[in-house]
Amino acid sequence: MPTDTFFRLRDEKQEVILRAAIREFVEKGFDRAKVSDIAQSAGVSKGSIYQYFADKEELYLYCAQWGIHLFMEKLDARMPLESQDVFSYFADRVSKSLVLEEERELALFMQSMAGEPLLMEKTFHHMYEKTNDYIVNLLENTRAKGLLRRDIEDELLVEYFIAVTDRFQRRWMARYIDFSREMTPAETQAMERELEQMLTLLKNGMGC
Amino acid sequence: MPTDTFFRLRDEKQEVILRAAIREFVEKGFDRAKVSDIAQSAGVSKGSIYQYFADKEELYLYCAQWGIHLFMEKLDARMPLESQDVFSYFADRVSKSLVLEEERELALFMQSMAGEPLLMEKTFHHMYEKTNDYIVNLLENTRAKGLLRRDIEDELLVEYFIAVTDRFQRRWMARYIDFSREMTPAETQAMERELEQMLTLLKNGMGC
Amino acid sequence: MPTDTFFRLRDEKQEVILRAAIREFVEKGFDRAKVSDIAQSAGVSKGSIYQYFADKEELYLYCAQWGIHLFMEKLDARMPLESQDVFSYFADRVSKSLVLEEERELALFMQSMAGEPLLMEKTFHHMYEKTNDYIVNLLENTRAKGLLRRDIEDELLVEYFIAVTDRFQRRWMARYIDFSREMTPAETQAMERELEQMLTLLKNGMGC
Amino acid sequence: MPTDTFFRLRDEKQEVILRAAIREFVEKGFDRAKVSDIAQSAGVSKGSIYQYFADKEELYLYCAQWGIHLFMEKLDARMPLESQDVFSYFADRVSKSLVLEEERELALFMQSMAGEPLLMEKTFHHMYEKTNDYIVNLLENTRAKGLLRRDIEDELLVEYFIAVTDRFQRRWMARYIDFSREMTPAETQAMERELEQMLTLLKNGMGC
DNA sequence: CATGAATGAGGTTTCATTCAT
DNA sequence: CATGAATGAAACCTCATTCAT
Repeated sequence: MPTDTFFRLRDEKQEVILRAAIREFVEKGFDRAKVSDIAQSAGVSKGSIYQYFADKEELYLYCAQWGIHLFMEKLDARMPLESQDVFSYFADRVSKSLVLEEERELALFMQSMAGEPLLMEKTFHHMYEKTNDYIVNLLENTRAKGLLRRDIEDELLVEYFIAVTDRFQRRWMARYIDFSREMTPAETQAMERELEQMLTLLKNGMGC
Repeated sequence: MPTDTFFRLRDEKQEVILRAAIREFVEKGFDRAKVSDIAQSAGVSKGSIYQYFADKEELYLYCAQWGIHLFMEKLDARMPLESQDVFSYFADRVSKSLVLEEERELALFMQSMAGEPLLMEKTFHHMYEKTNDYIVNLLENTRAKGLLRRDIEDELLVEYFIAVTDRFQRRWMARYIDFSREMTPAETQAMERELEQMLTLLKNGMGC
Repeated sequence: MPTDTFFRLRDEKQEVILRAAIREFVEKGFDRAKVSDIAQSAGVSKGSIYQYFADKEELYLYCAQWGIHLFMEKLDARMPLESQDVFSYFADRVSKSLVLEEERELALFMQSMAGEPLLMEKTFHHMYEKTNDYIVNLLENTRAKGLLRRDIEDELLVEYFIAVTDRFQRRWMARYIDFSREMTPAETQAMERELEQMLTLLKNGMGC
Repeated sequence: MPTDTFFRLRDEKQEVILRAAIREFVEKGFDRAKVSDIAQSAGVSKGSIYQYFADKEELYLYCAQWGIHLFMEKLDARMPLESQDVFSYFADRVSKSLVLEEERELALFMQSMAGEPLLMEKTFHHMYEKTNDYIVNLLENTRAKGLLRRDIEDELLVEYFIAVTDRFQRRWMARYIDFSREMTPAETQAMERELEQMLTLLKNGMGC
């Protein structure tokens, strides 16, 4: 947990620092990320970072927690959970909305967390709780609409769903990491065609 | 590429060194892996490692290349490609045979490679070429048996297949990272039940 | 170029560090000089040196630049250039004043630079520019006084002058490298006799 | 001193090894010269070098001794000492004959020795003895011809002479280190003009 | 509170030298 | 004798963390 000092900062300043850290962690990974670079790119001194966080690990962990929270919040704001089923969710979120737009960096960070096995254990709790709840809710909505097969355990359906959507997301994000550019219309079209096919695979597999 | 000196070593010694390196890389990741620990656990001196490899990165890269090669070789030996379709392959490989038995460490290494974005670029070529070829062959076999739908592009089917099988593999391997024990019969049974369900999902999705 | 951090240090501290480095470089040469010894003898930590300079080479190069600058400054302060001709310059500088007194170490460093062929290229520019300008000025003064032959190109006269004065300087400095003691009156006398003879040789060669 | 084993080698092999070492020492200096590179470029194993010489330093020292001996021998062969005076010697040797032709590498090595202060002490003896004897002889010849002033001590005349000839040699060799090419006629002409002027300066200084 | 200079543990890498074959 | 694999001491350099101002 950050120190009280950190929480007394103006919210925007907190955010500047956290985003600077996230950017660095995404680019270099935990070990190669330098506290001094984070400080510099956030426009504060290295010493200040250590007034806010006990060490680099705590900074990382809080970025994770904050990032997950923010991400889910944005998700909710955009598509109220109650009305969604897993398929419309996939169609909406993974592809079009968040991923390729303003929160691309956040999304990359959340993915990169899987690549830090030593920290995984400590971030897993937050991550898992938040996202699983979300997806479990989605499944319930879906089932309520009568769109979901009943002979397979929910836990497995979640695994299966995440596997496919994650892969899809990763696949498309990988192409736009470097470029801060937006997709061309042609690319958007290509993505949408793939998305539809993936949905078909998901539905025919999971649906009844 | 390793030096000539390395290739002149007895094959067993080469293997001891590479496996020691792989174990270290799996456990700690590239950055935290210590050359001195690798040397010690391989029973050679730190200096020797540097007679074989220009630096830690070259060692990692060669481990990747060697590991992929060996892994595919073992796969081939165990299940002749020609007779396999994607579903029987999944049933065989991912679950029962290699992964959870003698080459667990190798499999973990290959998965961990995805977590080293800075080295990915350099390992990707080998990895991709080898594994994709393999899976493309599997798809052809599967299609020849009339088990595969025709309205979806092969590239996507590969993605989809890898996504699901990978996730499954990871899920089960994660529980046995420490290698210290074998699965109990009860666990084996649980895994086999899950496997069946995953296969159902895959088939109903991809099959026709 | 050193970092900003270095330039923000008190001037005396900067000087302590540079002189410690110069002493080490003179004693051991670039390759054998140890950064840790420099740090210790400057009374700072090894890590600090690396906050000031990117690496040992940058430290060396800045020592060179700083040393040349300081040396020429002292020279100017002591004997205003305008009034000097090459012969009085030799009599003053090389022998009596700077060389064998407080800036002996600096002078040795400048000479030792010629023994680092790999770094020469990078120090040469500064060195050459500063010293050649100086000597060219001296020649002009000398010529204005009607003391210089006109049938030989200036460039060659400079070479010739430097060759002889350098050799003389080296010859006498070599005997006092260890700095531990001053010259005895007898030695001073011997040196002055030699100096006079050298001047005779120089004058007969260059003069008219 | 090399081991007996070394002296039992065929003379050509001895020479190959020594020249390989000399080339390496000239290029990189003592500290950066690698025994393994010397061995490789001589076409023998690293181990063999250590059968011939106790360590790198002994190798260097013997190169020095051998080089000086060979150099003087070639000098003698070319211009019998008895007939030479310092001026004709300068005209012949420094400029035209040895320096810029087959023994350029040897000459460079001898010059580079001055840049290794730690080894100087140990090579100085050989070097000094050989070359000084030579020059003292030259001076005597010169004086016998009535070409040399008598009011200056011989020791100083030697210093003076070496200073000028050395500088001249260095100046011209520096331009041809990299290129194994010969001088163009235009360059030869330029050099000869300079040589003449240097001789004038020398003669006016030393001559009577 | 903010700053940034100072620190030093810890890791990588080099290469002269040894020695078994 | 020749070879080249093995060794490890020694040096460079990095950067998280501390702390005086």
